[in-house]
Amino acid sequence: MATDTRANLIDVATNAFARDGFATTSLRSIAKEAGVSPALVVHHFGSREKLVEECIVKSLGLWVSEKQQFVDVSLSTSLSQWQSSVDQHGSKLQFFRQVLLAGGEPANILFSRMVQEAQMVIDSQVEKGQIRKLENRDDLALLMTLNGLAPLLLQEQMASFLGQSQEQTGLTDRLAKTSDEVYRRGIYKSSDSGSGKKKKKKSAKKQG
Amino acid sequence: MATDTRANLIDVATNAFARDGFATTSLRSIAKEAGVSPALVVHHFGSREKLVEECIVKSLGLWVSEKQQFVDVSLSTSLSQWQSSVDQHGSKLQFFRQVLLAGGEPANILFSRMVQEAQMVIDSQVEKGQIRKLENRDDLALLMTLNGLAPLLLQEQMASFLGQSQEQTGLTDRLAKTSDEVYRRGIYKSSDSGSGKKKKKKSAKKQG
DNA sequence: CACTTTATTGAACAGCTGTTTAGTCTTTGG
DNA sequence: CCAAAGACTAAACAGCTGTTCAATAAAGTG
Repeated sequence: MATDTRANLIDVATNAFARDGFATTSLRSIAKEAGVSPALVVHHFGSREKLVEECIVKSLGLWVSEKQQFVDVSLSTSLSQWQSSVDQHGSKLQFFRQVLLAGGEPANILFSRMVQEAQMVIDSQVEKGQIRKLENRDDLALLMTLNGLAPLLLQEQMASFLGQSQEQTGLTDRLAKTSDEVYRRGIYKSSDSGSGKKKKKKSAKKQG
Repeated sequence: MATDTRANLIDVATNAFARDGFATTSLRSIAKEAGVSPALVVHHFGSREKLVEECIVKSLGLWVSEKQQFVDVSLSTSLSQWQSSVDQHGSKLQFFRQVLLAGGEPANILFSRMVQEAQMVIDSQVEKGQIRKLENRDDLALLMTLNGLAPLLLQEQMASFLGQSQEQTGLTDRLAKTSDEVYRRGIYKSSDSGSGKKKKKKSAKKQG
């Protein structure tokens, strides 16, 4: 049946893209992995680019239907669940990672959705009284999305750094603890916590 | 003179890599941009890969000698200076961005150095009493490096998101303010700030 | 049954890639 | 001054890429 081949091609391609990235994964390698001729995939999708689009569209649809599972990753709050999330639906996460790394419109769309999800989560938590009222919730959502995506994008470098410097036993928990501590109490000494609008740039500049 | 050509080639290549990334920048395009034949660059460097290595090594050397200028970017504290830093030595920053995005050993080395710098900065600030004593300064350094690199890696997506959703007037300042607020006071309501070791996972899980 | 559509393929094409070769020109050093 | 060394190039090579074409087999469809 034709639908089987088509669906299988999308599946194989998505996994290959998630594993090796979009730029380095050739149409021929996908065809080879799927056990068909290169001409067949262009017959089904029109071009390599169209195949890429279909894979992304399908995954973005998946994002919508299963977003609760993914939202965690886009929020630093759940850095504790990052490792387990990666293990759980690793392939999907890796695909989204490659989408972001590749850039372009798909990455913009995905990022935009993540920030919007973060906004909703923040609203929900503010409503429950778990997060204090903030001056600008949109900026916070953007910040948390950025911070939440960092360990996903830099997972290789993190692994390398932790592998050579120290034992990473319980790293995930420790990192989560640190992250939570920052989000709960901050790190600066609250010497000028009352004045509020004071300049703090010195703390970053004066280090030489 | 030969040295001129060699140095010029490294210069042109570094800019091209910073602009378009390593994967998509061909040896031929570099030669064309430099106004020489493709064979000349392989004559000077042995291979394209060697040229890439030289560009990275030279930039990593630059990192060492001018690290004070770059450290800011690897710390969320100075998210306020992110935009100005990008404008200031944009090309160098873009090159480091591409190194991180490309992955591999160079990215690991660069990342490792950034975390080490963050550790030193944290120590310095703790010594000055600007940052309170933390349980695990290594984890904090890693966390701050990750968070600090996110806006650099996701600059395109950020720009796209902000461009279409709202006016980004004073965004940098607002984001910095938000970031500082988080780092100074946290975002969670300090209901259980005394107990300390309590579970906090619920805040991330219970949102459906 | 014939006829059309569809699935599938091997072969070929043009365009890109990094690299090699043979050759010319220019500089340097004894 | 002449020979050796180095800078530099045009052309070709092999390997990859996405895509096209012609052909074959299968599946619907009237």
